[in-house]
Amino acid sequence: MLRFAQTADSIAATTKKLEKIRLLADYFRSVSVDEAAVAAVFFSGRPFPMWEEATLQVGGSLLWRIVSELSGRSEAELTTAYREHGDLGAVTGAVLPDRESPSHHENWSDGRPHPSKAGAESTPTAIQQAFRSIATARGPAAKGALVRQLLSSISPLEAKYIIKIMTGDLRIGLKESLVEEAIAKAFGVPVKNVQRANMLLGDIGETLKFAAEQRLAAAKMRLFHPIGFMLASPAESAEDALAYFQNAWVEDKYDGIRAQAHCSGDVVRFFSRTRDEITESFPELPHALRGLPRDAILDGEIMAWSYLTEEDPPEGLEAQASSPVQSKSATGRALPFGALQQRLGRKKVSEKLMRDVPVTYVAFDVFYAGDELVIDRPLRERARILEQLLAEQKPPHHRDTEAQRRKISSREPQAKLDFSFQAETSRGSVAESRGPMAESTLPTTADVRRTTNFPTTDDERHATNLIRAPVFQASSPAELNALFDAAQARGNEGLMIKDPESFYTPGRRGKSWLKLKREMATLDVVVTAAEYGHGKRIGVLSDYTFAVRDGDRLLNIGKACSGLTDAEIAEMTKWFLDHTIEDQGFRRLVEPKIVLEVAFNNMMKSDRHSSGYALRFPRIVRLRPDKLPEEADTLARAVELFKSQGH
DNA sequence: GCTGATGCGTC
DNA sequence: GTCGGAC
DNA sequence: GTCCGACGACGCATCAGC
Repeated sequence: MLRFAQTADSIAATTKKLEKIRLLADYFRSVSVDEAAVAAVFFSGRPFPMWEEATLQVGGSLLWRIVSELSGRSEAELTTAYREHGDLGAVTGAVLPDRESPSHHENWSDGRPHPSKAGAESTPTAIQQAFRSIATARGPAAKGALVRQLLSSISPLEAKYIIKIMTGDLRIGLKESLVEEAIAKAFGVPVKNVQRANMLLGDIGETLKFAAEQRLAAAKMRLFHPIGFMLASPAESAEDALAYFQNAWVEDKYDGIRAQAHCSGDVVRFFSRTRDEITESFPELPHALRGLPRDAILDGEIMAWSYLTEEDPPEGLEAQASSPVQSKSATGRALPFGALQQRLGRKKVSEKLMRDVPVTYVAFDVFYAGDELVIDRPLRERARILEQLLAEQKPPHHRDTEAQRRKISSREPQAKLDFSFQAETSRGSVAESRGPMAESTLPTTADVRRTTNFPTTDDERHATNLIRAPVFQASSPAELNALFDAAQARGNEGLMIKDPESFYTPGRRGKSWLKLKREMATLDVVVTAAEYGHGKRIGVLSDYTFAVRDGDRLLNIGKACSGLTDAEIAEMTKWFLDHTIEDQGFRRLVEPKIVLEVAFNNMMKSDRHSSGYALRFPRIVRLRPDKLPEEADTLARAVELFKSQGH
């Protein structure tokens, strides 16, 4: 592990990517393949491979206590050290006693030799074994004991990086994509092949082994081993979006959670963006994808979904469903993200919760069908494959009632839900202007499946958990803007704009998928407190709590740290240090004189701030030195904005 | 059994 | 999710 | 164009302490 730590230190010392890659490649070549494989996982900033569900459940708080104990330093000394380094790992390296001579406990309690004696035992594999015990142990007390044992057996330099791995962040300017490059360099194989193997295996350590043995081509994707999601880049405007490709396929941008559905016959499992299995939290979803004609992996979004109309809102959801329904004939619409949040991370899902926060899976892509990985087929073709899969889905599972089966199979694939009016608009104004694509290749509202009738029984409700995301076309900004308005009116976030000729690129953010959002009005706010940052932002006050006016009081409404340049942050730091009202250590209450303009995507009710509201994705647009705090926006205006977001 | 602190994963 | 900075 | 680091709010699960 010492060599690992030394390599990491060298990598941190340069900002040049090629140099980082060279250093890492040298390291990989200098240790055994097994050690290099584990180290590759560590270098990507994780204690375990991506696909493993294990988590340490050891965070900064517990680690801080342990480091404090082991080092024998006072709270004040540690704080000072943290102020200097900005990273608990670095603090540990600086503060832990260097145990050149082995301490009194030379053996583990079970009699095995103490690693500090053996030296060789402090390898990445051994450390990972220790991580596994920590992950398995129950409760902070037990975990803490194991961490203490681990840290007291190694050098400070090793401890530095072990802490960094435990906190999930190496902060050495290198992540998995550079590890891929280093593997390629170390074993003389093309980066492309490494990337592809890693994409398929979802395990950078395994990938390294495959590369070392020159058999990257043998890497195969397996069902129920999730792979990375294709990500979208932001577009500034409709005009900007169409600069990338003229003929755009357009979907609503759904404010739910991204999910990969792995399907094989009656076995269906859902995985999240971090590749964790989330099926457990959504027990009503798997059935909707059972009985596909072939094994398949779909890409889509799990949404909180109201099957009800405006006049008949579901119990308990009045507060959540901030957006009134536009079309009275609608039988379903997206619910705000806040509703879905109540189901995130749930291990037990009650019947009541399923009724209060119904969910649906909105499928919009497929990248595995039959035995074939179809990521290298254009979206246009994948769409057709998706249609086919869904069209040939076998009748619902045997556990469904006979009556229900008849009902579903006889149902007209008409779309009475909210998408219908969108479809009409877009048929008229958008689809007419489509390019070379034949209409038959474009998914239509007929693909909105099983969402037609208002579900009355639980069984019926279960039959409505799948929607094929409607797709439209646009080739002018005006068309895009019209679609955008319609999407927003439906309670969706904005638009996804996709190049129909593009391949599916797992785990990568390209320009063939674009996301278009529209910003809410900004708020002018007054900074009331400032905090020190972490990592490279230690030493500057980079994090600002800000408030709106309410009479002559100031009520906090959020915190923001992004948006200012380094130079501006430095300038602000100076000012805040000179205008501190109360120094609370890491945080300072400051004179409420600085006005900022902040942007955000959304407003929420909140207990966290005194105003009773909070901002979603707040960021600083600019400093407003031209404004006095008395000219900042009021709580009344904030409340107005909150109400207006419902449309 | 309740509450607050902590860790984690979602956006 | 958001953003600025470095390559 | 791509990668990286430094950060926001929220809700759930778990555990320690009452």
